[in-house]
Amino acid sequence: MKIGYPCINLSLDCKGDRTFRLKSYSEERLVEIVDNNLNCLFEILRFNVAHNLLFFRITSDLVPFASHPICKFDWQSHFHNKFQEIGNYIRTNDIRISMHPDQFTLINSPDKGVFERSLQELIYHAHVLDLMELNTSAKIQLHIGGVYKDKITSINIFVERFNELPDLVSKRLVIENDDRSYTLQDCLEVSSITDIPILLDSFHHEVKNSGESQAEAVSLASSTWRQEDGILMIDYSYQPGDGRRGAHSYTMNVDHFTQFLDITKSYDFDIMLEIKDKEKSSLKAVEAAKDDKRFVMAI
DNA sequence: CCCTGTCAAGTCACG
DNA sequence: CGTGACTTGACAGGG
Repeated sequence: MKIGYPCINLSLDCKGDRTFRLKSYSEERLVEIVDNNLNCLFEILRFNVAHNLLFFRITSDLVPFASHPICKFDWQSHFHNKFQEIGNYIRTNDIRISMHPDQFTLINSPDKGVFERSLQELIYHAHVLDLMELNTSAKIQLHIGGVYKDKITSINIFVERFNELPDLVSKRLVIENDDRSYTLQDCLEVSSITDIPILLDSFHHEVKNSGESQAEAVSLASSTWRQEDGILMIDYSYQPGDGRRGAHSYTMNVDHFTQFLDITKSYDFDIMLEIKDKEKSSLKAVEAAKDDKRFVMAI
């Protein structure tokens, strides 16, 4: 079990998700920003290793406009050495990596144009992980997508489109249950046809489920991960009673987290804290988990 | 320098 | 049919 947080670190004076406006696009600008973002990513990873945080989600903003037609620049070659250096560090320290394309990435849209743009976006994500020479335990997590008024058809389209994906994408893709449309059961149905592993979002599962307990959900999702996929990934967050539905909590409820670890103690997984204060809560989680026999410390 | 409207992309709920 | 939420900050242009 490794513990982590997504995309940004609030303690460091360094932002790895800087971007700029499409209107001000230029190659010089792109190079400047990507250079900054890669340096900062490396700095965050070093911070994480120093704090026993060995699970991290790399921001989709690492290379702004990478999948946009405006981008003709060969950033893969230009930053090859830097990606190698970071990849080396990740492999040496055995850091688990995920990426999560944003809500515009939908492979089951009836609109072929939406699918085509999403495909380009997924290829960009796969290139980032490939450039770092990470194995297929580094994952790209995606929701099944829209319902478009007909869930069965939409699931079928997802499966068809998945089967069309190039290998560099499909070998890394995992699906995640969401809190409005596609539950764990829906994901299991898709997984049974496609063998896609299921990333469990424990909070979404709490909001929308088919009666499975958290422990049962962990067990079901866990069984969809093959040897080459690594162990189950979990996105964890906790909603205090008064917050708006679906909103992530601001800070860690250590009791709730400890309880979650306890009820899932017969399963191993890597767990990402989707909590607004990011690494601060992750450090509390590490503190709470350090005596757990599943917990993996930095070398 | 400071203020603030706006930002690549999609879907869905709501009025 | 149009707008805001999702997530949120910060870019960038105007004063």
